Amino acid sequence: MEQIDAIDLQLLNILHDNSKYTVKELAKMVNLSASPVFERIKRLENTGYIKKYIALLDAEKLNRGFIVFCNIKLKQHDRNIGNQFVSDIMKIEEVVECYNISGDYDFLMKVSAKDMKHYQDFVFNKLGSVESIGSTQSTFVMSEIKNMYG
Amino acid sequence: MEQIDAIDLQLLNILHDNSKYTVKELAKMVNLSASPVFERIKRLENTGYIKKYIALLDAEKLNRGFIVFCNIKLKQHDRNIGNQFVSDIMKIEEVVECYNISGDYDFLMKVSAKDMKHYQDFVFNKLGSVESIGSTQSTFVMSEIKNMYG
DNA sequence: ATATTTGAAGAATTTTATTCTGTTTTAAAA
DNA sequence: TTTTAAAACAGAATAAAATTCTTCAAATAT
Repeated sequence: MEQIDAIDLQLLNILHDNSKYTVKELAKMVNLSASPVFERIKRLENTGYIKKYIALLDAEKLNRGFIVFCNIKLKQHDRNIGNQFVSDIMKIEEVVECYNISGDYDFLMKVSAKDMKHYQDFVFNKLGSVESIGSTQSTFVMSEIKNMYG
Repeated sequence: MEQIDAIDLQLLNILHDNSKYTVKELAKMVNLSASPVFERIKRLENTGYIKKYIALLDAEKLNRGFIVFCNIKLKQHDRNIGNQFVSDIMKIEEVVECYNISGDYDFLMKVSAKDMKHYQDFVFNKLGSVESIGSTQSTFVMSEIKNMYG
């Protein structure tokens, strides 16, 4: 198992918040020169600690600022129904995240829509045509308080 | 209002998934030369369509692979209690996301822990000392099905 | 105490980002 | 429809960054 030290952890925390620093800037932040910092980052990438680099977009500007957590109960609990549900959900662009969960419901989805009208359309037309779904329950986000990714 | 066109949208979608492409690579993907692509990206950054660039880390490797959605009811619903809750929650590192929501509960938090033991400790010791909390309900993630960010 | 490995620094090189110039396209005004 | 101005593009030139390489120092094992 590849071990990481305190400086690696520092680098991960910095890059998790902003991946656009130059290695020279990062080097100054962790009190090293550029080359070891470069090597450390490559190692963190190659060992999988860093999965990928992405751009975070403004959901509001892209007409996706209306967030809903949608709980799903399947009709039945066999593997076929489950696989069908997963396969269907993967294709729906409004579904931004989806988890298989414990409790009263089977899945929890984070849905990203333009507004209530769009969400309504999503529930009727998109979810409405997913056969495996038994019932749904929607929880609307009134405001985002904290997001370590956004 | 700044308008974006189909090519901008293409670039946003590409960068949302992988921000490490070179402008030359991006240029080839959208059938343009490097300079207009460079200018478009700068414009998307300056107008706020692109908020920031981050590295996505492997939660499992960092001992944060145990995900729980934790619903919170406040003791009372006045502004002071609410503000106190928000301020407390902001300091707790296990709380990765937090939303003010509609429905039976007031807040929905996404919590990231090492394992059940760590989560239990989080509930007792961290949430346990947040005075504003009335009650909680935990929903455990058994598996992640879809994540447009991860 | 000595050899070996690991990690770091700094210089050298390669690649990429960024700027600049001239041209084409687009859209607006005449 | 013609003219004009603005915006967008391509390609070259430049600046900055990433990446590699060599040498040295520190830590670890022999």
